[in-house]
Amino acid sequence: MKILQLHSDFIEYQPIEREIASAEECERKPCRLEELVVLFVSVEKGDTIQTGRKAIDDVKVFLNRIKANRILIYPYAHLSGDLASSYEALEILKDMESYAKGLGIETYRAPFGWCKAFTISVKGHPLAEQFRSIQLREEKEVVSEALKAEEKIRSDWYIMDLDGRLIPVEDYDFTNHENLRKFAHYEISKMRAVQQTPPHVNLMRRLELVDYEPASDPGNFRWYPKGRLIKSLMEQFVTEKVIAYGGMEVETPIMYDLEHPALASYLHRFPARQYILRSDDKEFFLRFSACFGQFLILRGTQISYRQLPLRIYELTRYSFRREKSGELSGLRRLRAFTMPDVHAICADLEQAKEEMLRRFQLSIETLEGFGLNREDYELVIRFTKDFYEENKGFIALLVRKFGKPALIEVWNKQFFYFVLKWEFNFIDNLDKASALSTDQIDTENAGRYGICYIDEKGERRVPLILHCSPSGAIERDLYAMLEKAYMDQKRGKPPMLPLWLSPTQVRVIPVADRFFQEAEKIAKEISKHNIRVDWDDRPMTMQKKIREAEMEWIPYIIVVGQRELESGVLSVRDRRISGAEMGGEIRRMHLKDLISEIKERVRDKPFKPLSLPMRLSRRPRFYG
RNA sequence: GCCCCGGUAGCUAAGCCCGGUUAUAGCAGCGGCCUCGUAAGCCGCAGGUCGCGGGUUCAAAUCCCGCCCGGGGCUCCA
Repeated sequence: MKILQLHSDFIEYQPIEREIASAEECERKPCRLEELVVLFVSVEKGDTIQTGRKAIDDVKVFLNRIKANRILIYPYAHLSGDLASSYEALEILKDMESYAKGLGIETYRAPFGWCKAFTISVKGHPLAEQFRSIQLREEKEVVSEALKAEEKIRSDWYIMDLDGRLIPVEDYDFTNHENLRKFAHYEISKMRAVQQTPPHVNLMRRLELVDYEPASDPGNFRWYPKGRLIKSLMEQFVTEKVIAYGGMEVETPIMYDLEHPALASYLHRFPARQYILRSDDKEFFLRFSACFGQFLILRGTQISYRQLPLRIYELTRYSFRREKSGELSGLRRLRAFTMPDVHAICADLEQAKEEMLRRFQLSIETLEGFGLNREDYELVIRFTKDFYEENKGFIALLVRKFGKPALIEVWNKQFFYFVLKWEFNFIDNLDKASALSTDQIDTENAGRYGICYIDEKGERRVPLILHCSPSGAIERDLYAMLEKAYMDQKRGKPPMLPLWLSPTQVRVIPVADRFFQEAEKIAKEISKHNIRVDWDDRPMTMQKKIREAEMEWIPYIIVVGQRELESGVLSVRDRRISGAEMGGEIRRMHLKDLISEIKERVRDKPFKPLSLPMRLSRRPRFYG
């Protein structure tokens, strides 16, 4: 409980309007009191009736000292950022009032839950103004070591340009680097207030990709067939990229014994809260990354220096983080998410740096596969001061490879288990930044988990571990893709997904019923070439079918009628050139050319067949 | 977790402030007509625990309290 205590000549206040629904009843008349002590009170979380009484006891002592006996208890929320619920606060304030009266103090109380105007005249003596913080006893809050460490951390912020110069953020000229400016602002200071549903949330539902699942815990989503197809292709793509880079794919449990000695200390390095699961009389936590499973494998693995760097990989479905409910936001921040996690065991710092460069490239290429290019995200590199002093060239090299100036955070000392970390951050339509790809140099966990390798001399050595997620959470990548599509739309470009991820790549639309057979024939021919094609056999006008296909962001739409039948040449709406509104040009092309064009565009990308019936009339509507 | 905003048909919303017949639209669905040339054809039918629970009232979608879900802000973000 916080109390601002003012010995006053008078106070005059008037309730203006209700601030909360549960505001007390009262008359909206001015009220004036003279020769009194005004108590501006913030009731805080954890406060009880006893807290309030202790406060009044203290006040009583003070009143005796200044020879006064009149008080006004004035509810005032602005003294604390950790307020009790309005219900509790009112209970406590009421009790304070009656308790004070019981002590023989002449007590008044201003109404609770109102926006009030007031005028006050405070006396000039030394004891007139006092601030009190009342607590019954030390609260035993469970704060992890990492959270505590974070409170003490001190960061300095810079921009590093392509020549490796460090420029303090406040001195940097952000001209032509609008996103970097937004990102720096987002990281360093508070955000502006926007009251808006993020655009991707509407899109993910309207396109029937993903949706909330009210029957689950918040932040755990349901995936409809189209969304599942996209996600599955993305998962497959990342996995193939990581395996090509040299990752050995494994699979590990999603839950771990809370009491296991190897895990307890690591848990303490993470501020996040876990899902806890009880089984018999044991408690388990759900993993928040693949680290545990992989480290536990590696600690029993015999590793020679010849095998380094050793790369181990898992795509977690899911990782769980019980983010605070107010932090959840669509696909941007969830409580259950899918994340590729590849660790590299490195002999020493030189090898780690070299390996990190390789993974940096891997991450860029992975995001590129999702249609996210370097203009779509910003680089931040965070490291300790000591690390920087000895590795200036390396950091400059990362920035040069990235090709754009980067945000730099320098810590005065090591608080986390890593000495360096970089991230690619996407800036969305509401100017919020979210990390996608990331990599870290971990100096602690090999020792903590007992992971070691044998060097040339036959001696045990503790390696460094790199932690990389080349794409970040898959859900978050989709969020970025949808937000980007929305940005395109705002700029008058047709919003779309990459061709290889489009749930339908080609739609065939007959102009009338009598061309159904022809439409189906064309669709079947195309599908033989591993292209996701469907055809619209619903009893609707062609115009409406085209409109719906465009609203589904289908990359190629073929309209089939008499002309196509006679000429053998297809009429193709190519989303890239036909424009979102009002059809642009129609491409005339032969079937085999269309097929080879598509095959060329999706070369090197995984393929999965349609996740829904080929005939639209057979599809249910999952949303809307 | 706290503060603010929202929750009415499958979806999107009006009605709520100021309580009063049978809760209103559009889209989607179903039935019928239309057989159509590049972004919404016409007519009809059906569809509702007004988020959930409690309270006030002769009477509650509407007022009050609690809870759930979503969004935004604070905070946080391995």
